[in-house]
Amino acid sequence: MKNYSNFVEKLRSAGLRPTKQRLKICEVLFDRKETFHFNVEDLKKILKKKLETSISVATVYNTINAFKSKGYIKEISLNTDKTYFDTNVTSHHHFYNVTTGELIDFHDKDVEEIKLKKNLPGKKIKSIEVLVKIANK
Amino acid sequence: MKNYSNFVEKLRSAGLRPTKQRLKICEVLFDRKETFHFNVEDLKKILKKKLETSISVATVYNTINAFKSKGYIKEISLNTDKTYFDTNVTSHHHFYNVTTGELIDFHDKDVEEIKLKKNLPGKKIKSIEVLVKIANK
DNA sequence: TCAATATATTAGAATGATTCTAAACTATTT
DNA sequence: AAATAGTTTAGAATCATTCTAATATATTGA
Repeated sequence: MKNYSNFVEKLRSAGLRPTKQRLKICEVLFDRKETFHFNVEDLKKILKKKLETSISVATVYNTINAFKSKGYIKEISLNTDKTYFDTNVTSHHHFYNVTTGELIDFHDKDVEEIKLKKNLPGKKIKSIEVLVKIANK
Repeated sequence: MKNYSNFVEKLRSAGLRPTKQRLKICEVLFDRKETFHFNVEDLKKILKKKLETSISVATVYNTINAFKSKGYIKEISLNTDKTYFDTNVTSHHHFYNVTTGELIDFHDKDVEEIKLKKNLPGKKIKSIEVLVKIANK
């Protein structure tokens, strides 16, 4: 039964009950070597292929939102019609290929440190993210 | 009649006919000292206040899209339900206050140059934008 | 200036992503 | 195993945005 027990553990530790649906979604999102970028439509398609029975739209959204608020995934700030998520929750940056819609991670180590010369009194910085838009030549 | 003639000029040079609606929207967007951040809902509200007759939703969207494709405004990459635009079309960055939803510009000169150590062969860089999420202390 | 043509505006319908609802179900606790 | 708390579901509702096709306005060129 795969590494379901890891996922059970993971869900429990975040106060989420390990249900069939959540475990299935965990498997799609986290049982991979590479970071996974997706939107809800992608995810629904993959789940449909993997499963006999399908998971309702509402559940997919509920689950994704739960995972997001527990910090298992994060939303990517991109201006597209659909919301994109990333299974890489560490502080990192993106290349967005405007020609193909492809999204590629890059990490703090791939950029020289970003030093702000402007600072805002009374505020605290939550995150600094760089979006590099690229196009095919 | 204000600086309508500037706007007429501006529209014409981009191949857009200077119509009543477009001029009115120009006035709201560009007749100001500071950069203006807005979404379509904001814009509709402002127009409603300023005008006797109101402009239809479709026209507001058409106009905004025309302005965007002519480079008069640009879309901001933020993950919110609505699409945000900025009258500052130069390359610049944003602070987004997650507590208040407020958006603040900052410029290239307010950050030390962003040097990418990773490069992608066969691609060209269209833009590099930094989004700094902040919160009230 | 006037008719012909090209482009814009409009109200309302259509679309599509996301959230809500309330009923049925499943997991946990006692 | 009964009671309670949390989940899932189908389908309805919502809300931003786009489409449609009819009407109106702007531009062109005789």
